[in-house]
Amino acid sequence: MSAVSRRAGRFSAGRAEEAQRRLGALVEIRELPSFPPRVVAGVDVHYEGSRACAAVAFLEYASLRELKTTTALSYSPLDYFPGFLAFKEAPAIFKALERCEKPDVLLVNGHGVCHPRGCGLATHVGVVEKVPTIGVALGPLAGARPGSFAKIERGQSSLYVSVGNLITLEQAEKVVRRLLAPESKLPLPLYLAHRAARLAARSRG
DNA sequence: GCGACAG
DNA sequence: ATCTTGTCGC
Repeated sequence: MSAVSRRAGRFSAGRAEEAQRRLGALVEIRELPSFPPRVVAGVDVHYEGSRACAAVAFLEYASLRELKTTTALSYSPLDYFPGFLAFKEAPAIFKALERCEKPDVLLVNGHGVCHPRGCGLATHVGVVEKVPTIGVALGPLAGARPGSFAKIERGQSSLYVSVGNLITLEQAEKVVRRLLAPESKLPLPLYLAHRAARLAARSRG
């Protein structure tokens, strides 16, 4: 890794793995208190150089009506390392989540418990924020625990759905299937969050 | 040296 | 993820 192109900072893989095992042990796999959920949201982060912009897009589950979007500009602290996405994206996500109410369930662009240490980005966010989360990724992660995800085949691509926190895999898959949109590989809330984060990073950067 | 593993 | 036009394939 070249010192100029990779911002590793004080990142220590050993300490990060320990944190992931600690958070992963706190995951609670259980049914949502109320199903189907009323309000769902998706969160995504867009990067412009060293700046980061997180967006949370809210939808009414029954109607798929867009409710609102919350964004937050922040600083991108770290490059991406496989297995450690949360240490790059979670800080920006936390800042955006501070600015809005919690949805009944939050979709996150990344894996949940389908992760070598049972703590992908969706789990990291769900455990820290104590909010139900679903991990949605376009590809598998090497070393992930077998049987910890549902694979949704979608023509060219596939979706890997896993529990983030406070939901069951069965409910997570139902929610994702309901939110699939023809205009995007990702479910609607993540598609909207993705677009909102990019727009906000450009207009408010 | 080759291969590769969310975003 | 991001750099970025045309191009191959259904």
